Amino acid sequence: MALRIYNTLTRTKEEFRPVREGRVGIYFCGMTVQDRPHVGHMRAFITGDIVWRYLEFKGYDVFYLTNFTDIDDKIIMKSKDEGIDWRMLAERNIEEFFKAANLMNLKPATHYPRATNHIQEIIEMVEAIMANGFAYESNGNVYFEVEKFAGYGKLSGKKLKDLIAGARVEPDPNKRHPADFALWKAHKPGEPYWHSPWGKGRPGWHIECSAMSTHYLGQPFDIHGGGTDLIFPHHENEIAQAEAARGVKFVNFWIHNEMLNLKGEKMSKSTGLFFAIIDVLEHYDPNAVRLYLLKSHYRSPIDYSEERLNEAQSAWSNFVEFFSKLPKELPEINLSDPSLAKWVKAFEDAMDDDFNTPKALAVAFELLSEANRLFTAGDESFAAHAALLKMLLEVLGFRVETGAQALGQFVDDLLELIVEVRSELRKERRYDLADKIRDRLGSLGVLLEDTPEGTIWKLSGRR
RNA sequence: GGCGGCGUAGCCAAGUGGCUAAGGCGACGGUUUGCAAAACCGUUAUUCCCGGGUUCGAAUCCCGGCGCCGCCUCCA
Repeated sequence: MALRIYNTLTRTKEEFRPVREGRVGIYFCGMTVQDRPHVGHMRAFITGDIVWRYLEFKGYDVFYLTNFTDIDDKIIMKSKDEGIDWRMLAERNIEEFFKAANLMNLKPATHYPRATNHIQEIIEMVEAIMANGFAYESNGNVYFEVEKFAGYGKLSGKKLKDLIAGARVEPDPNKRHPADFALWKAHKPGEPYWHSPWGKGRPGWHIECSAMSTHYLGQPFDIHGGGTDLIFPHHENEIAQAEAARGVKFVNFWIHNEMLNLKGEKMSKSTGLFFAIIDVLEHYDPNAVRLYLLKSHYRSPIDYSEERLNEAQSAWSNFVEFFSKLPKELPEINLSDPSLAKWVKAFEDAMDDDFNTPKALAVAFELLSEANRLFTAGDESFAAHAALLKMLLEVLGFRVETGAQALGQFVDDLLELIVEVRSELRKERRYDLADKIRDRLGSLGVLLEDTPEGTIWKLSGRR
């Protein structure tokens, strides 16, 4: 089976082939850390997480990078507004990112490069671009000259004359062409700066990603991802920079996730319309949030909606219910068993088709039904099905716990005692007391279920 | 103005030329239960925004409408 990925560069699904056999280099655009990470960012990071996990499932050795752009105009502005050091602002938001990433079970990247740690690589790339005649200096600024780069617009499908017609580019006397963009910005009083061949200054936006991605992954590398809002100008400019500097193709596959919208408007920092992911996780299980994001395909827009989140929470609880009644240890999975292999094939067929997570989840839900049927029928093969289901959910990045949630031996013992006493009461048909116990425990977040095999308890997830 | 996307059940959402139009949420009925919960079984789109066309055959392709959205400026 071959993985096919929709490549923004060609606007078609292409069979994935890595530059080097068995290995994959991925650069997924991270945040410009001027503000708190929100649910829209999380959608992008989940997209990258799925790409990584699935490639690893397919047997690839993955080198995965997510950057922090920790110096740019917005960060400087924001830090001035708040009256704090720009480094503090960046650090605060980076910390919150890691907290959210951990809660959401994002696989930690192989490396998290920061723009301010790669000024040397950035300067070298700017020099290479200039040496090749694609950039010019003007009053301590260095600009990329878009008219010199023939391939400009190949990712976004834009034409230079249309860009001028848009006329939203601010006229700048330093620029030769309105669409030229800054590789290096001359120092202004009160702003951070680094020394460069063009005097004091700082990198422009875009150059850090070209410099850092190729520094770690080489050129060309396999996969570059991010939100659709980055296609132009950010990724278009990254291509121009890297290819002008080195004269070889920058990236083979471009993956872009669609936006998460809020009441029809994009959730973004500039509009002030956003929900910080950390705040959302106060109310929702991370697995439910992940399910909410994965039940739509990554290339379709999603509306942010608490109704949808509640729906996902209900859907996820079906898995929780199932796994909580299983033993902690599940059997080894034998994939050559045909009764299991057909599920893996259905899952792979779905994921191979441009990471079709809604379809892959449908397979997971059907497998859940099958496993429940086997469980109810007392068929011992249910455990093998459960183990497979756990594995598939983990490929999709869910955290799956089996057995009753561990609260410590003491609590387990107490609950066991209560359940035992209540069972005695039920035998004596004293249902008023038995129901009272169940109700009171329920309000404490402990659910009791009377099954033919005895009473089991579990946590409701809301305490 | 330029470029791109979308419209499938009450809601969300796969499917993009041919098996009974996935799956989830919700709702309703049944089995089970002291009552619940959970689980299982069943029902919930003769039809895919509307109108034409191509085809033996279309939700899927083409043309024309209507409606919604994104990008073109900082953004995941």
